[in-house]
Amino acid sequence: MSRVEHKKVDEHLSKRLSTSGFRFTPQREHVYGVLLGQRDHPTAEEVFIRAKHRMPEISMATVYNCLDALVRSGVARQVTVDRGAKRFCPNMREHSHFYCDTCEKVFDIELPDEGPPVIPLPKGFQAARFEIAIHGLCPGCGKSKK
Amino acid sequence: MSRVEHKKVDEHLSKRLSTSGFRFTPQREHVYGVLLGQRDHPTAEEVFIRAKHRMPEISMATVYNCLDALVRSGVARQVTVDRGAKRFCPNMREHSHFYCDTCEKVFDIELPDEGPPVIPLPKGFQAARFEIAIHGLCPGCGKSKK
DNA sequence: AACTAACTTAGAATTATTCTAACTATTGAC
DNA sequence: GTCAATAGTTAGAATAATTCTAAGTTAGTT
Repeated sequence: MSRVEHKKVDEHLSKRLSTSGFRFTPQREHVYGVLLGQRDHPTAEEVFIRAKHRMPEISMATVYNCLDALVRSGVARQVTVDRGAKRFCPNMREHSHFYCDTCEKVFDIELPDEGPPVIPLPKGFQAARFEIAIHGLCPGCGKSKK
Repeated sequence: MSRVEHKKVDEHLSKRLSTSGFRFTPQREHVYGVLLGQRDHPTAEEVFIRAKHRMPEISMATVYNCLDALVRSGVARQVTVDRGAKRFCPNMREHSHFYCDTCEKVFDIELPDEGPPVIPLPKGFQAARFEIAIHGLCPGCGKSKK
């Protein structure tokens, strides 16, 4: 990331944090940088390990705190896989997730242009957000299983 | 449930278990009965508490074992909510789940007749199953918040 | 009947996450 | 600018959910 891009990201993050009542701190900046740096849906622990490289004194509790602040500020989302720890993802565009049942990797799947499919809800229900999870075989694992 | 219905359910369960390589045991029968008896998406612990009423010696490990066997045999499914324990559901028809962000209850939402919406996958991905989660306010909580 | 594998049990262990208490940094009132 | 109030960070303890372990039980097989 260039210096200019970096500054832009920081400004965006700072604005999002403060409008949700959070402060912009070096730890939050760094944790967000970790998410942006490798978009492979890391767990909190993986984020912790990566964050330690450039910030060795950071604690697990802070990583959880930062991830929570990022999610609540709307710059990251949390994706829950059937089994195991929650994973984090800085892609805020509407998208769904593909979980490979073999290698357990998570992939972003962009939704078609017409947006998310509409599911009719019974009277009285008010939907705020959707999550679509698709399970199956990813290209790599599908090939080797042929 | 009448005696005849009960027998039918047992036969169905027994067949499903054995085709997946599991035995039909009193504990599994009972845990399945608990799921059918109150379709409110209980957690493993809630199932444990309910199961104890008629089978006080059953252990938590057995409840987990039974739920796992039921899920693997295709007579129940596991639904994962953002936070907290997994929940179990004996409704095997294609349906999605609505999570109320306020009262945290889970509701089954039937899919439209045309089936689940189609999401185009990039080349190489093979989908096995979908899960659609909808978050928002349920009728009860939506009313009180007006 | 004897053997094997699956099942159940209690309790220990593990994993993921949250809480606690002490300390530090930032913000706003004066 | 100083000071109190609040938010954030830290290490480590605590909790919650789940899985594992070892020993005993049961069911199906030879």
